[in-house]
Amino acid sequence: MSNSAQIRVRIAPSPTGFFNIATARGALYNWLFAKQNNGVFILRIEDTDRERSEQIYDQDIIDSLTWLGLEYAEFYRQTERTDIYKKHLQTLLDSKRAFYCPHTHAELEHESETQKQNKEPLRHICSVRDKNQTTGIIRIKNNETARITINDTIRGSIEFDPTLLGDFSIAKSLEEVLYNFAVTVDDCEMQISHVIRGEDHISNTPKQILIGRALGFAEPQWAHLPLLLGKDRSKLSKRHGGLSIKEYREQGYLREALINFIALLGWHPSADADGKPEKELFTILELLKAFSLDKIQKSGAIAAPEKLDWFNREYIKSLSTAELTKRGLAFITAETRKKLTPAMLEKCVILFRKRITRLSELESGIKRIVDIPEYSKELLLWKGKLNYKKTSNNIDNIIILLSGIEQSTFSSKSAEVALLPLIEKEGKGSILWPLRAALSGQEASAGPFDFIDILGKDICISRLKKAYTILSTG
RNA sequence: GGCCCCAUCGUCUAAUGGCUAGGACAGCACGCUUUCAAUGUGUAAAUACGGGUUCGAUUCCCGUUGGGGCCGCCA
Repeated sequence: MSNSAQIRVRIAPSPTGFFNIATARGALYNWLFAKQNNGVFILRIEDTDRERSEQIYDQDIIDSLTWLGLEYAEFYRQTERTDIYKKHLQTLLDSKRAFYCPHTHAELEHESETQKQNKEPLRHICSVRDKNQTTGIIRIKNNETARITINDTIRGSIEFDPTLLGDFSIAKSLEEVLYNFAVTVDDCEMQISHVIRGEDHISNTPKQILIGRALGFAEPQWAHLPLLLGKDRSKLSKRHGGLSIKEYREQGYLREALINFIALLGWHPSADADGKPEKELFTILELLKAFSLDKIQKSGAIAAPEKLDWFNREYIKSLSTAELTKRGLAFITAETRKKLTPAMLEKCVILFRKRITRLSELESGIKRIVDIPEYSKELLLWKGKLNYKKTSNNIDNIIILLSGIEQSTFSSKSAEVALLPLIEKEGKGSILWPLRAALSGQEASAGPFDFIDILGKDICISRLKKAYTILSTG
């Protein structure tokens, strides 16, 4: 493969908010495309707007990408490239393809007000574009009249009338370039072969093509992804809240689940020719095999959290006990951790593997096992059918039977064996309900044998005795 | 307002002219069951509308409607 044919793609987030799933999806698609083609995936932080850019967001981009496992081969920050932009800006100024526009905010505002009233396109065709001004912002002298055609991998060709753009701005000064200019220069300098980005940039593309032409750059291949939408179907943004990778991570969503979820938001492989049920679960390796740009959707997709929850449950269930423990530990407080032996922790992890949606639920789940709340004696009655005396008798019998088990062999298995005759005599509900209620102190909980397994003989007996007391006093 | 993009169940989507429009999630019902969960089975649910083209349109064309994006000295 010759050097010029190398696939080079990038994501270009701006550090003005936490890295969200829309950007993450763009990163995933770019990363997959690069990997598949032996190409290079680049991270370029677009921080030209110094007012709104913040250090924590800059760091969050890096952290999120790393956590997701989407490693990048090259890294750039636009504020560190001022000299490069300056050089190209000077070229345009020298060749009179750009000029200084001295018009004030107020003048520009008035102009667009008038255009709005006259139902004209909003644009600024500068009256002094040929007057060699030396102050103001820098604009492209847009003389293009022929329609601009964007060749888009996902959408086919899209046409624009360049005269509608007017003399659009490209820099506030020689040192402060604006988005469209910085993007165009960078994409060329970094030899980006494919620009794969959100659909919200379609309208920017003719501007970038015009800047590129003025500079004599080669045009990259365009591919505009459908937008990720909030519940209200508008473009995902901060006001939709809670959709940053950071937050998902903190809630205990697995990277595997997140990757799988976002991959399927706007992309889907063809139906299986064998008529097998369609596949929904994809590891990143499987995505690498199946992904292709031409199966990308054209319409926007709502990122519904229910599906993500399902993916997360699936991936949690698929994790080994050791791995789940390792990842889960970060979500368990030191205080709760202190109440658990390693063996108890492992049993809890096994129990909750099938019961939690997010890792963060581990803490409250374990607490409901190791801590027992205050409860009233009615709780111990199975569906209210049994009377207190009978229930009390049953609990007493349970205590006797469980006490008879050797400490060393005490387990759900041995307990089950020991209780079997009693269960057969009294009925499952009459024994298991009060047993479970006594061990959990809760209306709804995991099964009694789960408690027995995790808590061990001493705690179980003491909880049962307490239940007995509650029944006979209260 | 101008320009541009888009349109299959509630949501993500499959089917690119041809079987009763398929799957997944969510929902509902039932089974299992001491509760909760897990699980099994079943069920409801969509081609926005109107014209064409065609023997035949979810699929192709036109229009309407609807949704979205951009129009910044933000990215």
